[in-house]
Amino acid sequence: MNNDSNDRKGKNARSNFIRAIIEKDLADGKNNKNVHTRFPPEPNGYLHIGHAKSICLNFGLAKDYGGKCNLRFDDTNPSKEEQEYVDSIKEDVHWLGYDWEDREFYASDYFERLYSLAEKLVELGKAYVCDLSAEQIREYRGTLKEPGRESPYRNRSIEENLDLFRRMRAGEFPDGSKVLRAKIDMASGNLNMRDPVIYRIMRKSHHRTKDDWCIYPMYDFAHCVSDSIEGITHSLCTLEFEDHRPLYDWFLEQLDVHHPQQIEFARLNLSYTVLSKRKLLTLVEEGFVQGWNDPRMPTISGLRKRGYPPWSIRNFCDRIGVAKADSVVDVALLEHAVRESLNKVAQRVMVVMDPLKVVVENYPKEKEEELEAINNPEDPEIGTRKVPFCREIYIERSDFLEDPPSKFFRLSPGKEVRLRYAYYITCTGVKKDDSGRIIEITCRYDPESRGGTTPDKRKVKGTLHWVSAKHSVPLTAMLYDRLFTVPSPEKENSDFRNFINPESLRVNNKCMAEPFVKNTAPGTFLQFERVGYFFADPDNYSHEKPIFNRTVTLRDTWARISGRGK
RNA sequence: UGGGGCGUCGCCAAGUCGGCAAGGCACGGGACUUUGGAUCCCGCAUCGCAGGUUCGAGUCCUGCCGCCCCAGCCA
Repeated sequence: MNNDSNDRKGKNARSNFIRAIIEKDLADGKNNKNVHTRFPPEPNGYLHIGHAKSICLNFGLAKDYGGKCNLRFDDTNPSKEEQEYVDSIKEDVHWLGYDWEDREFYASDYFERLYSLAEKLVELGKAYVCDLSAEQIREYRGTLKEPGRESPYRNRSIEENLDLFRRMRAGEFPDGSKVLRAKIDMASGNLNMRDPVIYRIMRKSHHRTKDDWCIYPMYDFAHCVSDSIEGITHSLCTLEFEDHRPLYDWFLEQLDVHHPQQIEFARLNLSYTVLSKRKLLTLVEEGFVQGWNDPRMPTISGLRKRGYPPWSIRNFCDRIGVAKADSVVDVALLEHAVRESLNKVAQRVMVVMDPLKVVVENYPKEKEEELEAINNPEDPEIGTRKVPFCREIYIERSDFLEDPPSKFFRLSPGKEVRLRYAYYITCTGVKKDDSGRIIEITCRYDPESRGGTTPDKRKVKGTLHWVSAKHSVPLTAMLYDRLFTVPSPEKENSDFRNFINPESLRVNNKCMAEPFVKNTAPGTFLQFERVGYFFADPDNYSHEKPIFNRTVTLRDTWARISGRGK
């Protein structure tokens, strides 16, 4: 399924400060009136909803302004990066609906170029080889409030630096024994400008360049140069890189090459979830979830398995906006986005989650009939289906109350309700077991009400979903809920693990569904009427053992009203 | 007086040259309804604080207050 119908149009996109900058640049004729962005993940983990914000922003901006967006892996640290992550990232970006065409790049593609530009820096007298140890560099760097001291190696001659740097590349020195540093200003208030390291010696096989290199460039140097090489015009990144912008600009200025504009925006935070790679890893490694793609995870793969279609995530990213203020988006907005995105396209089906048998006394014992049901009231185009009805059916246990509160307009003794697409029934009796638990109820139906309306046009308040006992098919529903019990698990003063919702997953294998569900293929979005949106698990679903993941419940006004009494 | 940012409704977020506070989510009310779903109406802020400039300031100036980021040979 690839429905884009309820995507917002680019031209209606909300305005934000980045669009304002781009529009001004376009008006000024800057960059030859081109817009070229990039999404630059480090292949050291799985993508999550926060990355989706960046992906939608970068690819969305390129699309809206007739430009291009590259996919570039920032793979400059082989000790953390792996091919597995490259593969999952590509899959996720594609799945989200974006295409980088032939522009799949890697910072490692530029290692040779990066190296020669580093030599150029040395030749310019703007970089030097430093023999200080990591600890010493830290000491020399000074503190937030005190300036640093210059390295004793800072004034080596250009010739010596060049020779040393070449020998670093040649593998003449052990790991960590030397680094190449930019020569800027050890007294800068910005620590990033205190002679930052730009190359380190690291004998580590790289997932793409294998053992070609024993020195690797640092982010600050590699990123701006990569942007420059690719002709990026607007380099978008998150707020924590604001301090790095002077360095970004410094390198490109010294090198005298194409100079993209770095623009920072606030990263996404979502209530009731965590988005830091480290915490997400903890959840996986300590078994709180079953993997990176567990439907409770805010990862792209988790959301996909949960049943969030790609357009629902784009929809969400459109709604949250882009700004510079730190903020926490209410997860209710994500839930709203997926409901809205699924409402118009999800096939409706009746599934009883907690079956309660109903015997329709006056319905002939052997009779069966098929009633017509609408597949989606929001879209008549997709037609109708037949639903079997007979004397014994199941309704939702929660739809019957022996002693109902005033506003309860579902079934209770003596009350009449409508069985969706079927008949009106009135409750005539209740059977209980020895413990007092209701095991069956009896009703009478009105033959005149076939299909759900009567000649006398009388109103019934409640409409219940139901399934024919004889024809129903069992299925398992994975009832997922928020992973955390508090809005900001990361801001609590005790460990975030203490706030994991013990009921974030409940497995319900007592569900009974109408026969139509047998036609479902893995990866299908359905709405279980009056219950929620469900997704046929793409990995574990089979016709023998149908498993559905609850994506999100329907809005439940009754729960709100009845909950108020508590 | 380290440096860099941010502060508009419960949560996000628009607010061009200062001219008289968009929208969404959430929430409350109502209409409609064979999903107490959807849809549709209605309601819901004086802009961190204090001064100043001005006929007029969220938008300009001054001074406070609060929050976030930075001391990886991570990105």
